[in-house]
Order: sequence, then structure tokens, then C-alpha cells
Amino acid sequence: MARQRTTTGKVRLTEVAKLAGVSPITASRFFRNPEALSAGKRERVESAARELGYVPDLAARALASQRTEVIGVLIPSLTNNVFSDVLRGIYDALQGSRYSIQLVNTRYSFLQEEKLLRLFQAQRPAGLVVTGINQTPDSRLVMEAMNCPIVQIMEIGPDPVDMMVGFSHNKAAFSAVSHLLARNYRRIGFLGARMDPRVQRRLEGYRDAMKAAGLYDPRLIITTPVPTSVSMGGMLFADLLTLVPDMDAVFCVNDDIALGVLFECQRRQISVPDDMAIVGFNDLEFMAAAVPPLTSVRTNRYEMGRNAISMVMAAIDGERPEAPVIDLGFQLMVRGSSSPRPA
Amino acid sequence: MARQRTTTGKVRLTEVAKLAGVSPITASRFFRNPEALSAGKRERVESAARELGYVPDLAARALASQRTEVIGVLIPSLTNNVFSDVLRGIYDALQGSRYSIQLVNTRYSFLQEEKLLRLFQAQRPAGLVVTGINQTPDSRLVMEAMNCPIVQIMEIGPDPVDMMVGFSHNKAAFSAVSHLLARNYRRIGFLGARMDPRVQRRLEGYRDAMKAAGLYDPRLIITTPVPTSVSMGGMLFADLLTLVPDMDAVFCVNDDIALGVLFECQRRQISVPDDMAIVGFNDLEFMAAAVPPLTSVRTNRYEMGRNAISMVMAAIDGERPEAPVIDLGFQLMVRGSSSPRPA
DNA sequence: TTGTAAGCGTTATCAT
DNA sequence: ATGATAACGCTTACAA
Repeated sequence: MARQRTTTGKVRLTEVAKLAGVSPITASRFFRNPEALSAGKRERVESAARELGYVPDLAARALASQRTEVIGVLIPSLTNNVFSDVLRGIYDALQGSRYSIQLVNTRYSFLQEEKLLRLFQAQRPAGLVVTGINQTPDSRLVMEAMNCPIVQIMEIGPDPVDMMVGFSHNKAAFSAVSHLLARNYRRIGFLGARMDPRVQRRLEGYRDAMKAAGLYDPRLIITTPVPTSVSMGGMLFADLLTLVPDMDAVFCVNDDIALGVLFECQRRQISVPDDMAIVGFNDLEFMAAAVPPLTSVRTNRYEMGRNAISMVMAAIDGERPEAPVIDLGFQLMVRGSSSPRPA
Repeated sequence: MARQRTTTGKVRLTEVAKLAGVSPITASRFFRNPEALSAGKRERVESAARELGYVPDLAARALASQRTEVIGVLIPSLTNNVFSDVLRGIYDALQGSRYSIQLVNTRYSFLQEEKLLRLFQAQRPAGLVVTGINQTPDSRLVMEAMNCPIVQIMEIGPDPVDMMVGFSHNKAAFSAVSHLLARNYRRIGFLGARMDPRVQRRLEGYRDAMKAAGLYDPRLIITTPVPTSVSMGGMLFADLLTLVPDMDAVFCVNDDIALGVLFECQRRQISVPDDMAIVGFNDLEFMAAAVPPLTSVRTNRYEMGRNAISMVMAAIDGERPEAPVIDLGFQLMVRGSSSPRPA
């Protein structure tokens, strides 16, 4: 009748406490706030724990305390260089803190995102970092119910769930295209792949700039839903050039595409920038090393990750930022691939 | 005197059970194995849970059941393209399973790795994926004490902690260098950055091949502990070429370095492969798109990630692979950058 | 198929 | 600074 659980065979806090000659709660305090103990007990608990090889049980801790030290992170892709920089920032900001990261991959799917948010809900994370600002209504409800600090990253917009760190993709693209216009390029193509919400906004920025200059022509736009790659850049460029032979510049939604264009130009002996200017997006490391060096829009990905985690950790400690939305901006890195063109 | 915990305000399993008119354990079974309930109770529990907005508490579950559905993954870097492919494989293999990933970053530090392993120990993960085979003795002790399936990935060797999926970096490098030798290149440089254990083994493979051909010359080797990058590739190449002006080929420990070499050759009007052959390592996507296309060693990174998780999940279910060590091999992707050279 | 009873290992609360 | 007690929400073991 009585319960006969197979004994865990695991060292518990109680046993450490017994060996140290203190109560369990004192031993518990030792692991969370050693300063709170008298020097004598502190040492006794410490040596008892070491002697028994005690390993605290995080699940028990989470259940008893009703909180965890896990920060959930939702990103849409792991293939993307862009997110590896964000992640680096995230993990760097974490360094030395007591938090750990639970990273999940939404695969650019809002339904997947919704599922994963529900999973997090069951986990009571201490905080959450979510990519983008286009969550489904249900996702928003879940997030609002979660009662923990949440930072939306990569872009900014009105109506944050809680906090935001990012920049305006629209403005960044507008600025890149305006740069080409200012340098006398006129027939500027747009090359886009895997048109996620942020890439869509870059397209809007392109359109705005071209329309403002009275040079908008929908034939200059080519996109594909397929994931991005260097070779895809070459292909898009080749296709567009066939349709628009007088194209004199391209704005690429990312640097991989820009590199693919450069290679395609080399292959076809198209001189860059004399016959074709190239501007990329994100400013990955190779852009400056290319021949010619490629102009790009630097986005502060590492800082976004770092800031997001700092904001979450601060908010957990009750420190709210002055403004809930942080615009990290962007910088146009002008290089040889978009040298001024004679008018 | 009695405990007055601030009520959680949270819907518990008990309440769902009460509303459904069943015992808590029946409700519990519904969430873990709905088939085990009679159709009537199943529906009543389901609607009760929905009505109350029940969210299970994973910590309570973990404590009561003494297990979690988290697989821990330790990787040394997030900046590295190589690991983003491994991660993609990992997350793809996970899709649809009940497991989630806890990803941690060792930063190529064995001490950090040891710390993180201890942290995992407190978490009772269902399984573990660890990068490389060079853990510290203490790390090995922790892993052996963890009593869960463990897969070491990226390389293979004797004496696995539990299971392994990878390939021989030594053989892969040997094969790449042998290819250059077979095509009549003689003064083959070695360019290496961030010399982690696997890169060290590639250096050994290079040495073995050059020695076997009677062409080994330590002056042909240049390395740096600094992290890898495209521009670093250009710099290493430039430095080595100054020291060894008659160099006719380079074996680069990764593709970023190879791309940097290509750009540097373009900059200096060194013809590839006529004046300089280039071979990279990993076969990132851009290698085939470059001009000329760059020869590289394809490593099955995605498959390593996928296999690792499949092996862990199978082992959790008691299914052990026939062999504990899986060699995924490599393929030499021969392209224009290493065309045969007239003898 | 369903239920009863007893914990899982820790921490919050209150008191000293 | 330390301790006694009662949970935290769920599942295991066993019985029916």
C-alpha cells in the first residue's frame, strides 16, 4: 500500500545539512546567499557539500521558488549569419550572470512561434527575447500572460509587448538607396530572397526612395521566397539583368546576395562599380575584404543581442529602462562598389 | 504560525480534474498519454483544461518524475558558420519530438565547458551533445556520472564517453593536400587561424601529406590564435607570400580564409589557379559560387547535428546504435581553384 | 481504465 | 543568523 519509490540515490540538501549540523534551510541559504551565514556554518556547509558531492536539483528549486533562471530566446533561423551575431551578443551579455538561455527556432513560422511561446509559458522563464514585432494575436496574449520581462528584437515599431531593441529596416533601406541616387545611379534594381517581414520593410524603403526620386519602376524588383544564398544572389542578378539591361546598380537585401552579384559580375566581366554598383545589407565581415570592397548597411546585431539580455536582466531586478523602445540605428558603410558615377 | 504562501493564482491540475469530475492522476494521464483514458473522460478533461486555460508546470513535472525533456548541447562558438549548420541539423532532428534544446557556449574554453557540464548535471537533462573529444578529466567524470546518453560530435577518436558522430580531420586535410600534390603543386602553404583541437589535427594531416611527398618545409606554415575571418585570410596569405615567394598553392583550414586568399589574389592580380591554387575546408555555400569556384573539403555538419540528436533520442528509448562511433566522412569537392598544373 | 496515498527536493513564511 | 513547518504542482507505486 505505502509508496515504495525507488530511492533516487542522490545526495539531497537534507543530507548536506545533517552532515554540517545545520537545518536544511540554512544549507539552502548557503547556496543562494553565502554571506547570510555565520563564517563557521558557512564553512561547515561548504565542506559537507563537497564531501558528499552535492548537486542542487534545479527542478525542485524552480517548483519551490516559483521561478527559474532561464531566459527564453526565439529566433527564426539558425542558418542566418545575422542571428549568429545576435546570439553572440546574447551569450556575451549572459556571461557571469546566473541566467542561462533556452534557444528555440521558429523557422520563420508564426504558428511555430505560437507553439513555442506556449511551451515557454509552461516553463516560467525569467525573461523572454522574441524576434520581430509581427507576432500573432494569440502569441501576444500568451506573452502578455507570462508576467516576465520581454524584449522584441531586430526591428522597432509602435506598441511593444514590453520592450524593444532594434532599428528601422525601412529607413535603413531608404538611406542605402538614397546613397546610390545621390551618386547618380538611376536604374537601381532590388534583389530580395526569403521575404520575411523585415525584408519586406526594406523593400518598402527602396520603393519610397525610388518614388521620391521619380525613378520607381516595378520591373526593377526581383524577389524569391526561397532562402537566401550567395549563388541565389548571382541568379537573381542574372535574371533581372536580362529583363532590365540598362540597370546600373543593385540594392541587395543582404550581403550574401551582394557577394553573389559581385561574383556574377566577375564572371561576366561587368566592371564594379563602373558598369554596376552594388550595395548590400548587414555589413558582414567579408564585405570590406571583397574586391572591390562592397558598400553595405551596418546593423548592430551584436549590440541588439547584448542589449536585449541586459534589459531583461535589469527588468528582472526591477530596473526599467527610461524608454521601452531602443533604436540602435544603422550606419551606411560606403565602399568602392558604389563610387560616384559621372552624371 | 502556519505557512501563508501568497497564492500562485495559477490553474492547477487538481482544478482541472475537479471541473472534469475525475481524479488528478487521470487528468495527469490525459496530458501524457491521452489514449489511456476512456473517450468520455478524455473529452471532459480536455474541455476543462481549455476552459480554465491550464498550463502544466514543467518544474513540478520534472521534480515528480525525476526527468526532463531537455537535451543539453555544448558548442564552442556561435560566430562560426560551421556550427550554425550543426545547429540546424540538431533543431531539425528535434522537430516534432517532445524534446527541447538547452544550448550553451563554451567559447573554446575547457574550463567553461567543465562549468557548464556541472550546470547541466543540476538539470538532469535527458541527453547531452558535446563538441569535440578533448574534454578535461574532470569533465569526463561529470559526464560519466550523468547517467544519460551523450554524443560527442565533430570529430571521432578512440574512447568515446558514450557515443560519437564525426569524421577524421587529419584524414580530411591529408586528402586535400594530397589532391594538390597529385596536381603537381609543390610549395603548398598552410594557413590556419584559431587553432582549436580540430584545426590542429588538420595541420597534422597537412604535415603528414607533405612529409610523405618529401616536400615538408616548416616555413610554409603560418598560423594565428586569433579568430578566423575573411580579412584574416588575406593577411595570412600576404604575410606567407612575402616569406615564401615561390609558394604555388595554399591549403586553408577553413573557407573564410580561402575566400580572403582569393580576394587578396584578385587585389594583387595573382591568377587563380595558374599562379596560386586554393583549397578550403568545410565547403560553405559560397565556395561553389566564387570566381573561380573554390575547391574545398565538404564536411557533413548538418548530418552530424541530425545524427547526434537521433542517437540521443534513440538511446533515451533504450535503442543503442550497433556501433557507438559513427564516421560521417568527408568529400573533396574539386573545383577550378585547384586545376591540374603542368608538370 | 481509474483512484489513493505518498512523496519528489527545495524554498517561503513566520518565529525566535 | 537560524530553525520549524508547510507547501510548490505533479507523478510514481500500488491497488482495485
